[in-house]
Amino acid sequence: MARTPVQVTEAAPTSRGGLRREAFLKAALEVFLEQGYEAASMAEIVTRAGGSLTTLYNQFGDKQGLFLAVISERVQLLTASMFVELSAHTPVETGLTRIAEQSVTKLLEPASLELYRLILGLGAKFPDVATAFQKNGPDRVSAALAAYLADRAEAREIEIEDPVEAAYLFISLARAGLVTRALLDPEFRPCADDIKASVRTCVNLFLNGVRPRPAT
Amino acid sequence: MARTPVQVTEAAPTSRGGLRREAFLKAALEVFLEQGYEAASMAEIVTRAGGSLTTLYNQFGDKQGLFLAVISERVQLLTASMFVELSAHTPVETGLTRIAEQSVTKLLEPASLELYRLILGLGAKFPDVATAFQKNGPDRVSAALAAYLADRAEAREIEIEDPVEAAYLFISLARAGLVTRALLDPEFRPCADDIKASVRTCVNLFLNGVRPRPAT
DNA sequence: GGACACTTGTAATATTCATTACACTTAGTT
DNA sequence: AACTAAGTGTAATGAATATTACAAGTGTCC
Repeated sequence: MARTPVQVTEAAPTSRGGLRREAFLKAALEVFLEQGYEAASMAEIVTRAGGSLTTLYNQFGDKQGLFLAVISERVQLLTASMFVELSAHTPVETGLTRIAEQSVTKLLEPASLELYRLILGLGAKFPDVATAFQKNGPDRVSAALAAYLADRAEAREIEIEDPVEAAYLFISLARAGLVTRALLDPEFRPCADDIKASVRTCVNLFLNGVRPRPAT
Repeated sequence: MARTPVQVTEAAPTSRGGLRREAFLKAALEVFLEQGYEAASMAEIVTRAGGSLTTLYNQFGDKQGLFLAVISERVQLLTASMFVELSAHTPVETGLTRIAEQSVTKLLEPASLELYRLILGLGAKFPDVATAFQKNGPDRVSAALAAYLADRAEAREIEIEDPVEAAYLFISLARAGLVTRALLDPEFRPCADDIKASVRTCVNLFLNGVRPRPAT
């Protein structure tokens, strides 16, 4: 009956069921990311995880249940890791750079990127997964950045009308370049320095624009 | 033997085979967009298109052949429609607004958006499709914009170091906000005015940044 | 009008896969 | 040690589905 013990802190499980469950989730993630939802086979997952098909069904109900369990767990981890705390007094270049590097770096890790691809591709079939990602990831990062930008505007470091909109734009700008390209071009694997360079350009553009300004 | 007559201009075909082929492509597009590649069924496509399974196989070989035929045709159309010619003397606000509105509007049409979703989702399985999209769509738009920006820089309307990078950033910025949100949130269907507003914000940000500037 | 190529409808074929049944073994608890 | 709940391995079951075969129809061109 898939008795999932309520376990608030997802510590390393050591019970038999817990171990099995972990192995299943790990193998399922692999297979779903490699082959996509439809093409993934339950038998293949069991082959990689060890254990038996029966147990797999007992623990997760059916294929969709397994998929949702795997994906929501990973979305949780990914969105949490994209987040970064910004203390209000951090200078604006530093804050923007930090938040952009963190979120872009995480999203570009191969496992994250393929997860993101899966979420995007199945947005029509599993809208809840897509929405959960949006709410817990991008939206939370955006909200934190908005608060920070509002503070920086108070300090006269920047001039913006709508901090929420500005935050969303900056995040989009930072993410769009590398991540979109990586999704479309399998050869494109930016390294840490590429990310730093891209973020620097974005921060600079966001702050200064391209219009000539008189020397200060 | 799938005798595809070489027909440079894809005018309305009137031959028997041509008509059948058109109906197949139309139905296949529908089904692939609705259900995805794996879940789409050849039988369902024939049911919608009329005609017979045998003819479908004669014309396209197999499922993958049909898929590639449909998708590359639509990618062609979509990427062509995203493009916009910019004459060099157009003022920079106008040029940026025009190119962004065109490409974002096209990409947000439901059929285009689902096509884009399909391309992204299958990027790992059909990398050539993804690459073709990138090369014929975003890259070409980017290149045209880069040339235009270089010209505007000559005219001292803007100051940029690398027109290609600047163009890519602007396009990413313009596209990312609405398109990414639309991919993740099925409820989110921006109207023409939303697009105009978003583009205006992007153009403004791209040109001016958020840093305070002394009154001119 | 007749030949020929293409098309049609239907029914195999053969494979894959989710899901379940069953008989048996094992781990953890008292 | 015995009991119980869960796990294992294997093999049904049943449904989809891609793909092919075949017999007969139909439009087109001479």
